[in-house]
Amino acid sequence: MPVAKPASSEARVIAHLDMDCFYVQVEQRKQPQLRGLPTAVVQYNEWKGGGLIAVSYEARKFGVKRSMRGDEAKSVCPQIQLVQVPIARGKADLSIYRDAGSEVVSILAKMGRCERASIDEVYLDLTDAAETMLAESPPESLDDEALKSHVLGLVDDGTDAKECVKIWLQRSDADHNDKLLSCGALIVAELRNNVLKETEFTCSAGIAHNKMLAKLASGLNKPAQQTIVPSASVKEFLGPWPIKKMKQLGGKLGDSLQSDLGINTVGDLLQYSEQKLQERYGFNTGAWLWNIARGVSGEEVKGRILPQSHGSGKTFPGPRALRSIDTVSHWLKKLCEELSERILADLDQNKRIAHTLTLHVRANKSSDTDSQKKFPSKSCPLRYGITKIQEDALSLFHAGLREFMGTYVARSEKNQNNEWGVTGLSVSASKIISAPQGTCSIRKFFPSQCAVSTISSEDTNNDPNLEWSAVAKFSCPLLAVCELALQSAQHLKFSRIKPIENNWNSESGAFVEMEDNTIMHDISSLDPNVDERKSQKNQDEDDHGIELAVGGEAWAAGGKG
DNA sequence: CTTGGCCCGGTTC
DNA sequence: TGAACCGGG
Repeated sequence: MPVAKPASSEARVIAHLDMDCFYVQVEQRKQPQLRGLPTAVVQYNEWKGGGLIAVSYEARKFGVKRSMRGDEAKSVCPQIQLVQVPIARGKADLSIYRDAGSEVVSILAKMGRCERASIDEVYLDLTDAAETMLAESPPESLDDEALKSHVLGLVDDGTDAKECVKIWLQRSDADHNDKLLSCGALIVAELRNNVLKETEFTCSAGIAHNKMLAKLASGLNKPAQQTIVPSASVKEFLGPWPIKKMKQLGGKLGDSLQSDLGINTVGDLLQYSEQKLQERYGFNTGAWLWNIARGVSGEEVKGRILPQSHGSGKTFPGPRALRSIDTVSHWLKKLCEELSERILADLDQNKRIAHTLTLHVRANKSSDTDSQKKFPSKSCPLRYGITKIQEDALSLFHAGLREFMGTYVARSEKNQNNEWGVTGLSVSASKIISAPQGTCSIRKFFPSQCAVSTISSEDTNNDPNLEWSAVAKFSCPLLAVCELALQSAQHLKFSRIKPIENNWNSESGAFVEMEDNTIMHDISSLDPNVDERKSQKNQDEDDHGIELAVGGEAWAAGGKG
C-alpha cells in the first residue's frame, strides 16, 4: 500500500535516470559492430526463438516489441540482430547486466544521494548540488546536452528550440524553484555526459521536484534525452495521464479506481475530495491518492546503491515440471551455486554478509481437490559455502513439500511421482548486513545481554597473520555462546574457540584457517562432542564460561588497520 | 504454452 | 520473526 508522506517544505531537486534499452547497450558495447543495427536481447532460444527482454530503438521502428518471441521479431524485422542472454549452469545469467548497472551507479553516486531503483534505473537527490550551484556559479555558458533538454510547458514558438531552452534555463526572473530545476538539469546533463564517456552507455532522465514526476518525465523523451518538469506545468502534464500508468496504480488499486469510480486519468481523480478517497481506500492510501493527483509526493530518495537481496531462480513450465527429488535437488544445486557466487562476491567487494536463505517454490498437485494450494516459502539462517547452502535449500524444500502435500509423505521420493510437479524454483539471500571495517573491538559482535566478564587483547597479538584480535570471556549457556560466536564471527578469516572449562575435549583450540578462506560455520567441525552437548541442552541450563578468541584481517585490501 | 522469465523492493499480518 | 502478497522493470 502506498503511504501518504507530507511533501517536505523546502523544494527538492530529484532526477530519475533510466538507461536506454539497457541490455541491448551492454551487448552492443561488447560487440560494437551491432551499434546502430536493429538489435534485441533474447533469453532461451529453443522455443520460438526465445523471449525478448530488450529491444533497440532501431528495432522498435520496425514494430518489434518486448512481448514478442524471437521468431516473431524476425518476421516483422528480418534483419534484426538477436543476441542471447549468457547462460551459466543451465540458466540465464544476468550478471553482466548487473555489473554494467554498477558501473553507472558508481559514477552517479558521486553527485548526491543515490538510490538504485532497479538494474537500470537510478534516483538522485540533487538538491544540495543544485542549491550550491545556484549560490556560487549560476548557469552561464551552457553545455550542449543541457540545451537539448525538454522543458514541459515551454511553448516552442517556432524559433530555435535550443535558444528557447537556453533562455528558459537562464531566466533571471524565474522563481527559486525553477532556477533550482535549471541547475539540476545542468548537473544531470553533465552526469549523462560522464556516464557516456566512461561507460559508452546512453540514458534518459527526468528532473523534477519529486520522485514521481521525475520518473514520469524520464520516459517522455527517449533515448538519450532529458526532460524538466517545472511546477507550473504539472497540472497540464498530469491531467490526461492514464491512471493505470501511475506508479503503484498499475495493479489492483488502479483497477478499482477505474471500474469502481470510473477514473481513467489523473485528471479524473482530481474531482474526488481527500475525504471521499479516504472513505473508500483508507486514511493513508486516500491521502496518497489525493496528493499524487496534484503531483505531490514526499517520498525520499533512499541512499542505497547496493541490492538488499540476491536471488537466483528458474521456471519449469508445464510439461517440463520437475517430478522427482533428484531433479529438484539437481536444479537447487545450480541455483545455489550461482547464489553462493554472488554472496561471496558481495562479501569480497562490499564487505556484506547475508543472514537469511529463502526458498520459493511454485508447484502443482495432480491430486486435485485443492490444487490452488500454494507451495509455502521457507527460510533459515544462511550458512556460507555452496554445499551448506544446497543442503539447507533441499531441507527447506522437504519441509515445504510436506506441508504442501499434507501430513502424509509421498511414497516415491526418489523417482518420478505423479503427486506433484515443481514449475518454479528460486533461492534468495537476504538480511544483508555490512561487516565492520578495519580494526574494531570484539564487544561489537555481542549483544549487551550477553555478559562479558573480561576482555583482553594481548594474548593473540603475536600472530603476524592477524590485523586485530581479542579474547573475551562469557558467562552464558555454552551452546548459546557458541552459536552466537559463530554467527558473529562469520566474516572472520581466522577464529578460535576455546572453552574455559576443561571438559572441552578438543585439540582444536589453535587457530584454524578456513578452508575456503572465508567463513567458519559449524562448530561441530571443531568439537566432535557438540552433538551430545546439544542433546543435553535442556537439562543443561547452567551457565558456562567460555573463552573465545577471534582474529581477522582488516578489511581494507592490502591490510592496513 | 507464454505478457514470459528473472529478477528486485515494499507492506501487511 | 517469517510468509504471503503486491507492484515494478
